[in-house]
Amino acid sequence: MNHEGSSLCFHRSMNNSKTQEDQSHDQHAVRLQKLQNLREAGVDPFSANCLQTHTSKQAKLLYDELGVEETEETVSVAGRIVTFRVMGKATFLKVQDQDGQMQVYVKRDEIGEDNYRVFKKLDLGDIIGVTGTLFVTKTGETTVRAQKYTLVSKALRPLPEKWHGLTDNEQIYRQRYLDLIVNKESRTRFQQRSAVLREIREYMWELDFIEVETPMMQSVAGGAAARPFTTHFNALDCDFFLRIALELYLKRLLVGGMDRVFELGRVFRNEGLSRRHNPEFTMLEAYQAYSDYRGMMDLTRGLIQRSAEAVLGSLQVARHEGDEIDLSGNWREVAYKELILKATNDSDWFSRSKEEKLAASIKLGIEIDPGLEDFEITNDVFEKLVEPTLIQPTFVTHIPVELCPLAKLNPQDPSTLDVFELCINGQEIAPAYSEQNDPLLQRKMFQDQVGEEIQNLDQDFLLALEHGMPPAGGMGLGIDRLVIFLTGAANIRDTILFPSLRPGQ
RNA sequence: GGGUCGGUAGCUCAAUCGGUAGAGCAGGAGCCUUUUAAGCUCUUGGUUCUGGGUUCAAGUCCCAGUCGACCCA
Repeated sequence: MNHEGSSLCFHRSMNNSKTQEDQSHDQHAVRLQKLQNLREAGVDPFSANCLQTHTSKQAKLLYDELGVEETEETVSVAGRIVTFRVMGKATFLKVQDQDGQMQVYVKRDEIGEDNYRVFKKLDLGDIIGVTGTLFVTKTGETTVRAQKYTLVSKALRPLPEKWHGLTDNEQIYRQRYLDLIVNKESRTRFQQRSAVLREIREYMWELDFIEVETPMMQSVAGGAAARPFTTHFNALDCDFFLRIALELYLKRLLVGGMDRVFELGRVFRNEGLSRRHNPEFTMLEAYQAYSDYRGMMDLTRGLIQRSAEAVLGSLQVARHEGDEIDLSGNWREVAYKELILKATNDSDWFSRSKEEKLAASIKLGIEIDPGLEDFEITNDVFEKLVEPTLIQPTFVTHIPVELCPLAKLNPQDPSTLDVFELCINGQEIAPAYSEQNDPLLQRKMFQDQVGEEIQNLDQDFLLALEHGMPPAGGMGLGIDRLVIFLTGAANIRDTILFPSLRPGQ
């Protein structure tokens, strides 16, 4: 970059601004002034002339491969200035790109006196491109010896503090870009999330599943028990809902002969926010014809093991709370009823009246809404006393028929379903079913569930089923929760780039 | 929705019992040609989240609101 003849003018105007009013405390104003000075000096602060031949990682690799003291050929790296140490007539700085950081050494005698004077006015946060040879400093750090540099984006706002980073939750979520610039753990976590998504897709593709996309806006939001978000479709002048599950459309595709399908996408549930809930979250759903819930066990285990290997290089996962989760081998399998009997320490639990269950629950130390149905009381016991203890991966099988209207009944015990709920890290992460394909029984189970609210019945789905759906295994995997435990995050919001927040200001 | 805690300089944090609101980083002016949170000298910077109230005096106490965190539903 040629900054010849610019420096005198640059210098003077900075001084002028000081005599008028001392704005040295206002970093935005200082940087706006610098921007203006650059333009007056003929320097484009948003130059499009940026060449990147190597990322920071590639440049370091190249230097190691060449094995010379200093390379003859030059590389061009680019990134945001994150440290800037001026030592008189030489400066060390680091630029950060997606792969990491690269140190740059800029010497007055190498880039010229005038260029150097302009260069010294750069700020932390500015984005530059640098071209030069590679050498290693006496402290052993691979460094670009700059022959020239180009300012490609002037930053008008200061970066957060370099040592502590950004710690204010609210700012981390609202200004995620700042968090990503200064907090390496955060950057890593989102790279890991991306790696999980990539592995899942590759795994599914290898097994001949095809990826599809189904409507996010639906006139009947079905496939789960959850309150949907409502929106209005102007052209049709009617209300639509954001989907709460992928299930009913993917099963239509089974009817259509797509025997192995999956979708990886956002679903929306109009419920509260918590450490483990964000109203929009990412689900994988997969359906495989001529399989069943047992087939889904292998699929689910394979998916999670492969994701862990890819992200952590290990099947031993460190937990936020301290101990470790072991994902290796086959996973524990245990029936829902068995877990309940153990948790309540009552072998007659399922034959007790609702009143007796309520009384027993209080003794077990859990608060239960007395308005709940019988099976809901039992499920409360499960959620509060059993689920949190299921740290190691566990397939909880044969849940009661009332809890899900979309699965096949177990032939031996028709009060239960041929399903599992995979629990890891104390939370439910993936349910899977032998999918119900009897259209008449399906209609009845839906009707029992929706009761009077007949408009919530997806008639079009039921019509599809009447054309015949192959027997199938289906599975849903909560990606956010998977990422929580693979990355050891404390909170779902740390695994979602822009979590739902109340609008600010 | 309920409870608890929090919001102080651009960022990270102090501020005793209610008595002049401070530091580090960042910023500004300088010195410094291999630094690693570079160093050294000098230095700017505050609607203490908002609005009321109590008081001679409020960052601090009280009330309301707002945003967030945690726990519970």
